[in-house]
Amino acid sequence: MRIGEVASAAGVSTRALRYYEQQQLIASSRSTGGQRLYTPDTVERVRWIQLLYAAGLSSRTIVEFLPCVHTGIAGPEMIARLRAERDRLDDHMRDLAATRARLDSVLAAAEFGATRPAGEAAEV
Amino acid sequence: MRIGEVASAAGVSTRALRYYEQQQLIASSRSTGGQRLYTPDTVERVRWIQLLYAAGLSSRTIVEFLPCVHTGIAGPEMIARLRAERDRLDDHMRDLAATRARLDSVLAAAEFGATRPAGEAAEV
DNA sequence: CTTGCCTTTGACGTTAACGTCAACTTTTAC
DNA sequence: GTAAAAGTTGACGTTAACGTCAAAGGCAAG
Repeated sequence: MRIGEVASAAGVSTRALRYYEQQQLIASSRSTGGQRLYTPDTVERVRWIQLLYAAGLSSRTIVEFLPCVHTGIAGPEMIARLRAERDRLDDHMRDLAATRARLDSVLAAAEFGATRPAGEAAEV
Repeated sequence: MRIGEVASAAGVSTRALRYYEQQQLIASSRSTGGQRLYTPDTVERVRWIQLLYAAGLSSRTIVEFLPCVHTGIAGPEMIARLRAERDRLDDHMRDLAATRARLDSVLAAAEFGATRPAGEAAEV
């Protein structure tokens, strides 16, 4: 596959793919003319990359994780890193849930205020 | 309160507080000598700011939300914005949960491999 | 062969939320 | 009254993940 195909299949820009290659996140062979050629599974790989980015991992961390993500093989040290990131994710999700709850209560108050005809029972 | 007190109370740097003021997120009066003076509720406000930042909101958005967060008053348009952000948060949390699950299954596979004494039942 | 689209490398631009001096002035503590 | 600690403005630095030209070469179709 050429770069444009992979890009549209994975939903990213060609610029992003070149950037990923530079960060060692993906690899490519070259055509005789020098154009990048990818194997089809690159698309899946790129999707993983997007997921991990969205989860707040840096490209440096993703580079560490990707091999083990595909092979399912990891040394004890890598397992610890994986656990750490998973736990960080858990913490983050808890924080988000709390924030969401507070935002929701603000919303409830605002909606309640909005249902009052502007000044009903507003003062004593 | 002076800037240092607020900073340590809220767990941010003084630089951050000056930045927030520049972004209109917080306000301050000045001492005769020109030093910033804050009311105690600024601490709470800064905590809110941190929460919303962590939730992925930009300072521009936070500036819109903060008044209504404190007063509980919002026009219909603001209520729509609040709902939109809450929903975005929900979506994001779902994505994170999915990613966490996939990461966890990778971990499970890796841990399983690690419990095998290196080559037991690995090949047929 | 040539038109038109795709790709390549190189390099500068962008954005957000601060970090980090530097050179001073204010406050505080003794 | 005098250090030391804390604060002030101004301005440049940082980082990540790309965006956006620019100039030039590759590639399938007719």
